[in-house]
Amino acid sequence: MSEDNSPNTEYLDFQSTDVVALAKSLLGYRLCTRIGGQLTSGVIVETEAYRAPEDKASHAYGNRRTARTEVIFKAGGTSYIYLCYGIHHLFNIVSGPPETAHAILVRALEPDAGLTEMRLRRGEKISDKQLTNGPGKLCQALGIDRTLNGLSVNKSSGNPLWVEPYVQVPTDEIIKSKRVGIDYAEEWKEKLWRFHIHGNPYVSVI
DNA sequence: ACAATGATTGACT
DNA sequence: GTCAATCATTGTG
Repeated sequence: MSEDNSPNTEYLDFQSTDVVALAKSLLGYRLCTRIGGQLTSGVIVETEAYRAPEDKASHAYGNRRTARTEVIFKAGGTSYIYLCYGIHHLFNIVSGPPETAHAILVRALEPDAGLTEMRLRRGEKISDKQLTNGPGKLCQALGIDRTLNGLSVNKSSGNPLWVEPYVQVPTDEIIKSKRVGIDYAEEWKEKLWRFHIHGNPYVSVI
């Protein structure tokens, strides 16, 4: 993060029903894991909002309940982690009150702590930028997989994965754009529900 | 039981 | 720019 950003101490209310505003607010928060005693963390620089039941891009479109989507209906602040393309884990934070199937996909981080551990997981020769500049990459770097699905991301829960306030991102540095990789979502693919920090080198795609 | 597919990535032309 | 990897999940029979 740029050094002129001021600290942030405000915990987000993931029970809020405005998942789009939450996705925007989540920029500048820090995502952390402690696995095998090793702390790894990164600052969230890119997010997307998914708002079932009406959002055709959401796995829970039409309030579809399956074994996979069930955690999306849990209370805001629960982790939703799934496997994409048979290879990559993707990390989301469930939002809204119970039975409201909203979620925020975390798409990119700026590496913060545990870069050495991240390289053990991602590869020794991976550059800082390539460590966490994508939703699958950041999960690999932080050791996030399905064993962490359905957990509270509140720091006080004591879970091995959590989100905490870190820096404030000025509103005028936040870019909104169309979500990535949802060509099947018809009119919903036009929604400007992706948010990233302007000029941040760790964003997945510009 | 089976076939299609995906909120991606890395390798390659 | 193109394309294959690789498998849990899903819908269908």
